[in-house]
Amino acid sequence: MKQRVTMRDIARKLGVSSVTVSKALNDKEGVSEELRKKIKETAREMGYRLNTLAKAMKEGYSYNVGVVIPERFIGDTQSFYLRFYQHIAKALDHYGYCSILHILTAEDEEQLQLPRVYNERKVDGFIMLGQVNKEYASLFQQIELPVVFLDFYHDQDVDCVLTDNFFGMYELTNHLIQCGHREIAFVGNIYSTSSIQDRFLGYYKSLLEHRIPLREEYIISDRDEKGKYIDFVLPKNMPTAFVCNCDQVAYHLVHTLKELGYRVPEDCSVVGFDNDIYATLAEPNLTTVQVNMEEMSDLAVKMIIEKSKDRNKKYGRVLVKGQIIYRDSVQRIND
Amino acid sequence: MKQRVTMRDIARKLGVSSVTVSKALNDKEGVSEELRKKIKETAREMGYRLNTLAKAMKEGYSYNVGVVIPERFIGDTQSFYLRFYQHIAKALDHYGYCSILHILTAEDEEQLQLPRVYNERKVDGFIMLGQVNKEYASLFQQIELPVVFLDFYHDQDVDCVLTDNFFGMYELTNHLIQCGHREIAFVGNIYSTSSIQDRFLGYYKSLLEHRIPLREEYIISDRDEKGKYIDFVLPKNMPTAFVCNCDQVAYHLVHTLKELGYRVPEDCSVVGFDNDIYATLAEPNLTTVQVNMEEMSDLAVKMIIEKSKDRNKKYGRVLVKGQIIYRDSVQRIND
DNA sequence: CTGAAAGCGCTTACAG
DNA sequence: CTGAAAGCGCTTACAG
Repeated sequence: MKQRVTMRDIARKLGVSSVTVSKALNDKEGVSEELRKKIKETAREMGYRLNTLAKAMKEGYSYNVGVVIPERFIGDTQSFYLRFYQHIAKALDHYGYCSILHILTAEDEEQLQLPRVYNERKVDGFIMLGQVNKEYASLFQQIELPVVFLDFYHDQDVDCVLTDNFFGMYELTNHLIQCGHREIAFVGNIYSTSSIQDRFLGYYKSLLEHRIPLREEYIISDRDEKGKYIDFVLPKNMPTAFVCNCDQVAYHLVHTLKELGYRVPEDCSVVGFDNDIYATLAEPNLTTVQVNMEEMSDLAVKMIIEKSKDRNKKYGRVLVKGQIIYRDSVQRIND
Repeated sequence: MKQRVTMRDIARKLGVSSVTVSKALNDKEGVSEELRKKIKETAREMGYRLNTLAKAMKEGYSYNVGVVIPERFIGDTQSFYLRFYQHIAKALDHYGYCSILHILTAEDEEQLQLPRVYNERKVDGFIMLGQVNKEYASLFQQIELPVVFLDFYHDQDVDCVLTDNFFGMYELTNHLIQCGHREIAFVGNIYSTSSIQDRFLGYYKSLLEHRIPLREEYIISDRDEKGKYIDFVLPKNMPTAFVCNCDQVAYHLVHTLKELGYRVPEDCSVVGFDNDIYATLAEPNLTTVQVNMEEMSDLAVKMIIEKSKDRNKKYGRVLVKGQIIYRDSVQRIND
């Protein structure tokens, strides 16, 4: 196999011009079917591979998309965003694009340092996965490359794809109420992230609709302002069900409850959110809400590709519904 | 900010040639310091970004490396290779390269389908992360792009970076023996993967050195030929310690032992390998061997970059030592 | 249906 | 120290 076969090599071998070869290989009109077939065959025989670089330079597109994930989301226990990335990579591949992952260090975020792929024009746009600070998010909106935020938004004018946290938690709480629960606590620091806030509001809406008062002692914090997990302070009057802002917290809560002598779900029901590894590590396995990563990834990819071709495309906030996964952590307590 | 600033734009503005701009920006000789400074300043002011595509086409390098991970290694519970990928991406970044992740589907592997980045010449070489079937591995060795296998090898002639499974398990078993254990079982299907095999042989070497006979009933399988986990068949004479081929299996073993009424580590010590999430999910937390991902990633990256510049570079099998992490799953039983 | 010309933005020789 | 010329491999627009 020769080192580098170019269109010109094929052209010379067949006694045609490289323009014709280009047309034939790209299925453009202006070549007879017979010649096209012969060219394609010869290309295969000679082991020809398109040089995307040359094509990209001519067209001004790299057919690469940068995916930025803040480093802190890729801890030892947090594979959530990496799994998300996997779906993004697949979706990009499906549209003929490649993904270039950029792991954003806390330092670069603080110093408003843009990824090298930006400075080197290696990508046509960015997907920002997960929450970054406001200044960094704003910086990305100012550059001349389009950006789509995935699983995070910070401002009205941003194009983003989000889990419908609000609606998911609303439906999950409805489910508990249908099972007879009326004393339902929410577990999560509602000042911490916007997704916890939205989930809390969905829980609250469900209470409102069912005329169940919101009780302050039923809002149980799980982490401090810096996101560090803290010990739960359980209410004096125990609820019959706990709605946790995520599976990891639900997992820890189940542990804590068991240590205090409560049985789950017989004494307390517990539900989570995300359907990550903690949902099935917990015993009993958790009823939870599964984020629809495939659909979210596919949407974000479609959006960024469209935006890279037409800078004026606007999408706004796009919400994708999750799905309740029913497992064994909820007890039916109505008669 | 103008859409696209080129070297020529800078040149025109300063009344010099684009060759001079290129030299100045690339810190090549042939420009006066004064002019170089002025050019760099103007470039910054005009918001110039290098078009890597053009540079790459000229030089014949893309400064991208493809990282291939078989899909089956990225399950819901297996974030190991994605964490590995993170380190690879960081190491590549450090050397001025970008990584393009390719998730290899079972189908593509079966049909010997090469990643699109290969056909599009988007990468200078590949890092293959994790085990693929022999045919696929051979295919990769035949293409004209270099490849480095990471955490897997299949043949003498391959350049690869491996955890020293053998030596790690040897040291870990030595540690158990130093703690007084002499009845030590190995848990893992020793016909399943080469890394389990090597770990087993390290365990065996430690037994040999200490004149402890290898007992057949102390080799406990954990999975069938297809890699599916099976129930453990525990020996009639219980050992005092179990050496598990990985943390996940150790985690399950601890569960099984507890259900049977054994206390860990009081009645049986258990050790794992990998130091993944299961090591700290297990109670007690597992003594295990930590794979040195940083060093392995850095080595693999250095190797693939060198190989992309010099096709004749050969490295062979490079082994990287792991490190024992001491936790609470081993009981000292000597007097 | 086919191809000569020009250009994408850069770099590498080479000449002044 | 500075720059005109050529070329990397492709595609687009135009002419025949």
